[in-house]
Amino acid sequence: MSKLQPARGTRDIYGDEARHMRAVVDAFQRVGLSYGFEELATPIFEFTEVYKRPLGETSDIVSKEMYSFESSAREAGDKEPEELTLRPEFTAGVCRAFISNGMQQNLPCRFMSWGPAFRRERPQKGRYRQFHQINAELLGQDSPEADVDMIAMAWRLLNDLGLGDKVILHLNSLGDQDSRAAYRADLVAYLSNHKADLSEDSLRRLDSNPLRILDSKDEKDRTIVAGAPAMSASMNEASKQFFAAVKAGLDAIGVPYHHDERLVRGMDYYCHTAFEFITTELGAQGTVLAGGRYDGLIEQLGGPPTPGIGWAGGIERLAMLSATGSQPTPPVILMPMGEQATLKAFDIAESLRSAGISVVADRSGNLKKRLNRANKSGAKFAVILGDNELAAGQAAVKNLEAGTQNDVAFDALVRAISGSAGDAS
RNA sequence: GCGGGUGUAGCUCAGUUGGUUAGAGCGCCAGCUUGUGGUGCUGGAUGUCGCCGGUUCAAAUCCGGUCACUCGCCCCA
Repeated sequence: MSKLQPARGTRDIYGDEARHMRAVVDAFQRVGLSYGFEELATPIFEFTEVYKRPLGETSDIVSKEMYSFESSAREAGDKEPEELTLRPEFTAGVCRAFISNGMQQNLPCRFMSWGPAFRRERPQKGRYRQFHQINAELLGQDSPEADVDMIAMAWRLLNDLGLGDKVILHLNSLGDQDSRAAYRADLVAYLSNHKADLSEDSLRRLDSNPLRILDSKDEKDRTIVAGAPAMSASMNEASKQFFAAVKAGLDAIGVPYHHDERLVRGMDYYCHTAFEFITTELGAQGTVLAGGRYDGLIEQLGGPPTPGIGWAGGIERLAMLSATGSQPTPPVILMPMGEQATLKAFDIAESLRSAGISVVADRSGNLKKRLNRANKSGAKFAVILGDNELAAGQAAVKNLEAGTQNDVAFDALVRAISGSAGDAS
């Protein structure tokens, strides 16, 4: 590493990318509020156990992708070192917070969170080792209508971001715990008869995560999978009704979806609704927002049995797709010439800021240089303050777009600038 | 973790079968214009050719390794 560069899979976020990502988070907060969600900011690292238990030792995330470390107890003044992990996802931390704070007293809970998450994967476009997610969880409602609410919220967000026609909702139901277990058994039985033809990856998943084989991209696997028993076939009546209610709700609000029988979730605590909003515009990283129901998770973490459903969206991916984000109005440039003017400029700048106008002072170089810089910055106004102006109690307000310039009394500056700034952008 | 592609100035990229001092456009700086920007003209500076090693009289160019990005697998958001 001879050049100073960020660690693999991390990067500096600024400029357009920062604005686009900000726009995603802003939209998320706005939509979240309109669905009654409250902010829950959990720690960025947790005891390793919080992630290990729900995700399972054998999952890819736990077995090779987590950034785990042991705190050095002595230096920190702790009695014993702690096993800690940078969060690889949000749901586990939110559920832990729910349990830690006794929130079952106040159901249902609607939480929205956002921020960085960490996974040690091989980087790719739209896949980073430090990436950012928006996350929504609804705890304490086991009705299919809750699932509809969550998907509706996601759909509204995607539309607010202008992605309604770039994204397709893939929807499936895993059924309740019984249905799911029954199907898993059926599937394993079927696949075991085709072991010889399964890909290496799928062979490995036959024990750990057989449902995943359903969406294998290997050609031979796909042929085998095509003949596999259908998930819906082993679903009991209650599960079928649940799924029908979800679909009815989506129809009622006009959310288009594609029933994708091969859409699955690996972990056992997932049940019923699973969904992913997928785009074809980002290559292999096409999943832009995904979620599902996890009625068994909180209990598994040691909390009171509590149903839950949630989703997470990749901020980078959403930002890449939508690429929106308002350019901030460039600040007014204040150009004091000389000592007295520099002092007066502080005063003027503060009064402009009090009126909600962004101001930056450029105090270096000759006027030509400063105007040149101001022009490049995209500023609409330059306020020139030299000895002449100072003596007259005025400043020269130059409109950089129109090329006009007027002397304006100090106490009229706010009006002169904000009056015509509104029609600037 | 596996396989393919790429890496030359701040940015986008040329660079011949290995051959002198590595180029263009944009951007940047200066002057034309001493308190007035944009357009124009003139001039200027760009750089560890990703990094380390090897082959050779000679390497941006060939070879090996390595780092980073990128595409697919895997995994997922």
